[in-house]
Amino acid sequence: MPDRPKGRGMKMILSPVKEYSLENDFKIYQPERLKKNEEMINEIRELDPDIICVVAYGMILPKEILDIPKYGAINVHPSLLPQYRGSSPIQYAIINGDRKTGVTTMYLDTKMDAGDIILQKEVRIGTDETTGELWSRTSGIGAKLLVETLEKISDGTAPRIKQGEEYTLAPMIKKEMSKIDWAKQTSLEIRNLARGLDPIMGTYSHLNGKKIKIWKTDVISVPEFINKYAEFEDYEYRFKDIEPGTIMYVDEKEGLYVKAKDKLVVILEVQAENSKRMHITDFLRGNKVQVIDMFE
RNA sequence: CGCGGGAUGGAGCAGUUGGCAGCUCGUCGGGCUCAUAACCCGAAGGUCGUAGGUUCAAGUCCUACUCCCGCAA
Repeated sequence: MPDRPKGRGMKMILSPVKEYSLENDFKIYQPERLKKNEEMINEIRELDPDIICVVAYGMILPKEILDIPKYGAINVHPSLLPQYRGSSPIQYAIINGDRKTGVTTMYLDTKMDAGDIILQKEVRIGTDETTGELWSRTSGIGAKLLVETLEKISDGTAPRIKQGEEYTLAPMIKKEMSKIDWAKQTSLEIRNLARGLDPIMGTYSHLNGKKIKIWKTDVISVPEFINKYAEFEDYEYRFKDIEPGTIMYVDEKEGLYVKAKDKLVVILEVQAENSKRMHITDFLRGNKVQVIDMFE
């Protein structure tokens, strides 16, 4: 992949792979495009590779290239294919509240993540695990699985399983997905969304006209809430009439209790505009937040 | 040269037209209490990011630099 200007100030940042390659004197090619790029394709032919491995490339390799290596071209994908084809399988697994996902090695094909499966390994998802955490776990597991796959291919014992017609997609995460809709999303959905978008973009909502990112939350049911804060006993019957997004209780130690569609969301970690992530306790020290204030 | 915000005791913030550096919380000591994270009294802790400049006087104005963050890609 070509280097691209990136980040604040649009500086050129080298990818870790490139840095490592430079340090170790590996050869690097970063063609703008591969399709119909005869020069590049010939270059690869010259190398006469036994196999081509692709990791996190994000583009589809043209057939002329896939046909070059003796044993084919393979890829590592962090999902249990044919589930979650596409660029964001980890995020979707967490956003959807899945309890398990996995890593798959597969042969490349001319369609996105549709090639034959070689090996798969299941990975359990922790109930509090974030995309960042699962990402680093699956990349370690994926690396091992890739090595195992290569060994099996070289001794001829690698399976080759066709993917069926049934599959699900995990396309790029769009900005709009990160906004919380208190009226439409359940507490659990909000919690999973926050986990699933951590650390790539986080979820956000507006409080008193300011954009607040919500990084970490928990869910508490109405009965549990009333049990914890007895003064709300009389409110139980009209809980359903309270508008979603309303702050029900401000507990500097425990968090900010906000009514969602069904239950309550407990906000535990936030990030204000131009500020960094902080625990709700820290946030509440410097920001006046009252019951009745509303997220929208 | 993409746009913008910020740096002030351990934490989060305030600081008006330049004039003794404040607030909430935490920490430490003491008191009240059967008891407490509650309440009362008291204390410690800051070269206000760095380096220069303007001024009788700079957290506050000017210049450069460092670091952090939001948006946009």
